[in-house]
Amino acid sequence: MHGHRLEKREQMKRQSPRKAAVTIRDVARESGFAASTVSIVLNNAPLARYIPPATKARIQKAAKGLGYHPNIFAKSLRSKRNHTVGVILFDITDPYCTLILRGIEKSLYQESYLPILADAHNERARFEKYLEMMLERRVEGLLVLANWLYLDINVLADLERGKIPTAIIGRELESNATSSVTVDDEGGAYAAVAHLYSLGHRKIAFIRGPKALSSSKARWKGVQRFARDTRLDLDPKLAVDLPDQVNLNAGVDDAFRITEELLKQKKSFTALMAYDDMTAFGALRALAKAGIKVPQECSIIGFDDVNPSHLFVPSLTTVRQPMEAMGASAVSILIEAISAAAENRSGTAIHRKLPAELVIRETTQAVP
Amino acid sequence: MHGHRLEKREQMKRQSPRKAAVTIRDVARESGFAASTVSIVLNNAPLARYIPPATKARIQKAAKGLGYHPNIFAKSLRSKRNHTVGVILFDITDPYCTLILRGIEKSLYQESYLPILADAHNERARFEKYLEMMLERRVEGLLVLANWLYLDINVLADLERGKIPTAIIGRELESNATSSVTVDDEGGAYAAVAHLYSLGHRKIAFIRGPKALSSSKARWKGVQRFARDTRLDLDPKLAVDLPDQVNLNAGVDDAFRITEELLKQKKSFTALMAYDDMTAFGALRALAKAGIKVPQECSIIGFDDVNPSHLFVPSLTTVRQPMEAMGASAVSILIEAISAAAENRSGTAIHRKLPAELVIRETTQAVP
DNA sequence: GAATTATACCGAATCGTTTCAATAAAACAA
DNA sequence: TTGTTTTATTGAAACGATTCGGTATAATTC
Repeated sequence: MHGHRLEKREQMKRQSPRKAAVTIRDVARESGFAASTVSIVLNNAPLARYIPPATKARIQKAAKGLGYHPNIFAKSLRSKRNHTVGVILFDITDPYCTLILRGIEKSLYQESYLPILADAHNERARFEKYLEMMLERRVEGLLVLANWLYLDINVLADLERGKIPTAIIGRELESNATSSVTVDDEGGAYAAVAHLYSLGHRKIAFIRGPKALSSSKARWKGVQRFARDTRLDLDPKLAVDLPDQVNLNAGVDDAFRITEELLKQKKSFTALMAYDDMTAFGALRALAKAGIKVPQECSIIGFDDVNPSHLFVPSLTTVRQPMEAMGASAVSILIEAISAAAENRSGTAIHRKLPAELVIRETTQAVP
Repeated sequence: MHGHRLEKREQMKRQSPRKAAVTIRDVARESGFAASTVSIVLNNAPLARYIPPATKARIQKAAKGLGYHPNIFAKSLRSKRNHTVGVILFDITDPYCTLILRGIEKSLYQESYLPILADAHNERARFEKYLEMMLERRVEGLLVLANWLYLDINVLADLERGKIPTAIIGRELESNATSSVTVDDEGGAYAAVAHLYSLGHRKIAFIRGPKALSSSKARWKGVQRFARDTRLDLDPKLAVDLPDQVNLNAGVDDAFRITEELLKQKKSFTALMAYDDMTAFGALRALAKAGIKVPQECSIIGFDDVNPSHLFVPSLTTVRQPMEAMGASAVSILIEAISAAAENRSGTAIHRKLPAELVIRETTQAVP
């Protein structure tokens, strides 16, 4: 007779003959209890403490038997929660993002959250559209990976408009209202020059990052601080800025060009400190083309320790950003903010600055 | 007086003083029409053809004025659609994934779909958990990026259990029921050896992929076919397999070790064809350590053209997989399958095999 | 001028949950 | 015994949209 009833039902909703999803009421009928009871048991709600084990068991068996999966839309509609966070990044092609993403994913997984991914392609319009989409989907929180972010102050405004828990990775916003996780750029750069200095290098060339990037300033500040501390002479002719631009690979090409010019002007240097690993790759290529041996004739140090850096021959000495940890840290901040918001406590913004770590590999060597 | 009413309302729902989301009923009240009318207008439903422009305008103005965003949960609850697809990959750390992800994202964006990202870390349990989570969220479709996928036949079963539109990238399932997008591994490998051959190389070493990977077989088949076609002699002593393993970077290390052994056994070769770019990187390092100049003394060719390959010095000659195109292709298949499912047509599985492209760079050179 | 049709809008039901107030029986206290 | 508390379960009201069947006008046709 079961088959019979099913048939009838099938007939009634002729318009959609797809497998009719099993609802909580099906479980209720099957187990002989009311839908509300089923809900209470299955969610282990407070009221469940009054429900005797026997009942619980029967309901659970029925649910499993029917292959019941609660409809998440209905669930979210009531509870206003969906265990989803939005992750907006600015260029997934950037290897820097990858490891952070890994860190984010790992932590999110532990909390049973799932990320919705959006790649802004470094375009303001795309960012806004995605932000809009995320808000419409009512993600519970937002993670923004803003390393190569040229779009400036207004993005901030956009972000805060949402009034949704948010953490930014790789940059600190001017208004401190939004939590952030950054790396200690200044300290990292300080350690990098210090390393070169300790190897005997005194004539050091610098390829600084684009002016528009806050990390450029911070890293240069680290260099200057070291110079002051040790009376190292910084030759302004040997310090060049990468142009502001949006394309990642263009950065490598720019570094290549800049290094060639640096070589051409006959200002000699025994070491080169690049803004980041990508920049270092470009420089490496220029030096190779000029027939200058790394590290024998010129040392090179990068920043970030992106994935390919250790693969290079010679492998790149660099300053590592703890990217997985940064991702994890951002998630922990976000989850905390989310539960604060859920309980109507208003958590204050948190700003974490993680230490960078010098990774000595093959591209740096003592000056002969 | 507006402020007054707001105040009162705020008071009533004291329990949640957060910004009360504006609902369709608010728009209805504000515009003076019924909620149903508002819905019809805002969605431009069929019935909207009877609604005079003046009314439409008033409703739209009210909606905009209040900053109305439809609640997506309520919407999905009725329509059973949520414009979300799940993307499961097996190691986001793999640069191979990155570009495919970019391709996926681009296409999805155009269709106003958003991806939920899951990284299985090459673990079966994680994959299953994520699959479960995706199904519970009722994603409309599933994209599986299965390049480095060791988990075999059973995953297939899992996937088909879901009865949800699915496309697999990077591997074809034995049962043809699930759509797939792959690259022409055999043709690519053929082109790669052909390139080496045309440069005069006759003693070629091969580092083949792990036996468990289907692409390993296909690529080797391409090599064999070329060998038959041209009577090139393949020395079995010069063909080694990478061990089956799960860790990506371990692959590089294995390649390094294997290359060293290859060199040690004094079987001379003038070119080396690596299973993929990562393998080539490992080999490159081994050759450098042995003091063998690339490409002057030994040519190297990889496969994939992952992101760092063109950055290397010397830059890597390789066979490019059209990764963005593969992502895009998978999305188009998936979207089609989704709308087929929505209209209850049963689309058949599609299998696309995209051509690989030889990219000649600096690591290959004519034999002296 | 009556009958028909097109136009403009609305009320109520529905999607599948959760939650809260209500109830009834059982256990306990006086 | 009566009254109170605890235990066990439920019906109904949300949550915020969509949609279908209706109704009330206005315009058209005969």
